[in-house]
Amino acid sequence: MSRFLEGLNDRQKEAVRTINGPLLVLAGAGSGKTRVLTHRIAYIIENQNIRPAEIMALTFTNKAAKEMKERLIDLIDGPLDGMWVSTFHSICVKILRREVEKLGYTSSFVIYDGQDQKTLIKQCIKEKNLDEKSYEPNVIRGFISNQKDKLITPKEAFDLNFKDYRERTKSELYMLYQKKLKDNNAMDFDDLIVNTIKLFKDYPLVLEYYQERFKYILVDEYQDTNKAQYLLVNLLAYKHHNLCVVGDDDQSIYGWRGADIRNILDFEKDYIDAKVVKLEQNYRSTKNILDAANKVIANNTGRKEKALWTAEEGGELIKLYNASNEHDEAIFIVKKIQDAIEEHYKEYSDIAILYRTNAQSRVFEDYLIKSTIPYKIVGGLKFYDRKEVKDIIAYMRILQNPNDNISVKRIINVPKRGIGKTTIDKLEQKSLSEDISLFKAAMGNENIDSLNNGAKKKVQGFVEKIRVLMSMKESLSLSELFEKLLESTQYIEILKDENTIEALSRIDNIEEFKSVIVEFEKTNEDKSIEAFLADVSLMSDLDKAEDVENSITLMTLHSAKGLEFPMVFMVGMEESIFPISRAMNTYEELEEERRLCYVGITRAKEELYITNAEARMLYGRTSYNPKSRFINELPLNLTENVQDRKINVGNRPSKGVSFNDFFKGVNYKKSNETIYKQPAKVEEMDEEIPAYWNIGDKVSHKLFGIGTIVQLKGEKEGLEGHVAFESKGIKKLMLHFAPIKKVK
DNA sequence: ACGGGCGTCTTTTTT
DNA sequence: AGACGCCCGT
Repeated sequence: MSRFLEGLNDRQKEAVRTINGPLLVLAGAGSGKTRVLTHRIAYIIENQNIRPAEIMALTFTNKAAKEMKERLIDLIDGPLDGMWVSTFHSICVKILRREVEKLGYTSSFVIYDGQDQKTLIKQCIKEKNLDEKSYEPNVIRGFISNQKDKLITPKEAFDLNFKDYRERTKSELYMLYQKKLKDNNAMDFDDLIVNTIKLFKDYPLVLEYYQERFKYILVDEYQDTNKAQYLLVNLLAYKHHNLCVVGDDDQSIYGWRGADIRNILDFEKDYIDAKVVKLEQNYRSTKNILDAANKVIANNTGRKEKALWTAEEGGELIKLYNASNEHDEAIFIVKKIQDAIEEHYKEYSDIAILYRTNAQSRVFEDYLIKSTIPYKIVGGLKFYDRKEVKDIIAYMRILQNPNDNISVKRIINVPKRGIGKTTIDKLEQKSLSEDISLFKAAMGNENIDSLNNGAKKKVQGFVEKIRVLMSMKESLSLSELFEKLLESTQYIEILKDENTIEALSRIDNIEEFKSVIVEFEKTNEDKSIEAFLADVSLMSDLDKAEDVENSITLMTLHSAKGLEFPMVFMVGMEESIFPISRAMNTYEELEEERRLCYVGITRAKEELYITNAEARMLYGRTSYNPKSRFINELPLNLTENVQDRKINVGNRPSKGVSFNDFFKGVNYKKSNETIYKQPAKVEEMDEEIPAYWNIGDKVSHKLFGIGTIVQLKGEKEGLEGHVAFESKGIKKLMLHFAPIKKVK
């Protein structure tokens, strides 16, 4: 027997051994899906005399790809030798980089993320003299993305919607948006897939090359494919028909992104000779947890028949906690985490808090910090979404692709160099009327009569800066170029002068970005700026979050798919939050919410807590929502209420107020409010040097003017003051370093 | 005419 | 937390 079949159950063996022809593996949660995929690949190489370079495995996240790669290297005990194991999007980028000239782009094209798309869409709306109120950019973006997911071109959309004025206008926006993308030599995420398909359709020889090369294709999370991805896979597999798709219809949670559950439900219709293998033994959760999950998902219709079972017995009951408000909820959970660590010998890394929306993480963060529980947050405000990081990336993009108007506009006055809105407007007009890029318009600023001399000079300065950097691009390494860029823009110096906590953390982030670059240079063959930018664009925080060891994890239910934790908290289980209000109207959407709930429950291996809050402050308003219907769908005999430690916090949740009272019985470190005697030496302050700082002191700041200290934290050099300035609002300052002096 | 500041809104989920 | 529109001071 092949060693790659060892330790597998019969169903798993069958899936691994079925090599030729189409195969659908219906893999329930925790049924060893990744194991089957990797063993199957190893088995193919061993038994079919197939080179690794003839195999392609597609995933949805970089994390999944990375994990698969690592396990494969372990398994076959050697390098992957040209095997393609990556996400749909990165595979498309790889193909497009080679062939994209055929489609009228250059290989230095950039990838626009959601924010960039929104900016571009706003430009389109403006240009067509439409109102952002009636054509909301987010809605338009959704519309365009939907069209692309369904492979509908702007022209087709226009013809299709010809009769309806509004829909037609949306299609016109789509058309203009697409033209602008091309002018900017840019693609959005959807374009990566759509254009690869277009390439294959228009250039059959290119398609044939890839069809011939990849004799075996595997797709993970097949239930999440949309029409475009479905077609891409089918084009690639058309010649050899050795297509193996793995998925679970019960875990399809990306319908809003165009994922079509029918792709998995209809696989047997698409491939009449398809073999179907069901993996139904769960190796992850206790019986109680699994039974509860099965019970909840049974409320959905139109599922593939499936009965997940486990050899495990019993386990702990699912614990329900009904909190007064979101603070009570967070405090309860902090307490439970501390208990688990102290009594049950659980590690922090065994624990996850899962919520429906990113906005819910805030409260937990506050209490986790106060309790000194180490945590990491996946998603939310992503590292790559930070303003300073985006600014630097924008600079790099311009050096690679000066046609990228979105990036030029972003940083033409960052850091501030006196190029204001009016000047930018004039440059934009010029670029529009002459059909040239914004940067080109800036280069020709001399010819714009309406610009005054001062403005011209400033624009000239900006252009020169970029040109000098561009000229260095070829001779410098990525990290050297990065240094030059910071030096030339003085980005860090300007932040340093601010001397606020925010500014310091921005500098930290830029340093962190530097290490991303260095790491990239270390691990990648292709060290070009193109390769780096593509990498960064396709990277999500989920992929980066790994390295923080021994901390609990906070993330959305969506991000949690594919992961498992011994102890899971599902929080905010209230109607309107989960299921989310916008999904409560249609049957389909509600079922998707239920699948999301199923995903959440099945993340738990041993212990599962489910909490809801009677009152919750959200978007500035307190709302009182009943318990989520999903709680009521849990079988009573598998749950228990744990109200024992309930702390009454009243119904006016407000952060920080009588915090200590709420926290009785909870083990947390008091925040340090000691007043610190400041060392005598303070540079550039020849006047009165204060011996210490107190709350209520008035200070004068070089940039921000007069302010009052309202809060103090930390000590010694780290003494941090929150200072309310008359016109600038509250700033966090490092009192030891900030350019301030005490006033009376 | 120009630039800067303040108040408002965002957001459900992600490559 | 950030982006943007509107308003005000120079």
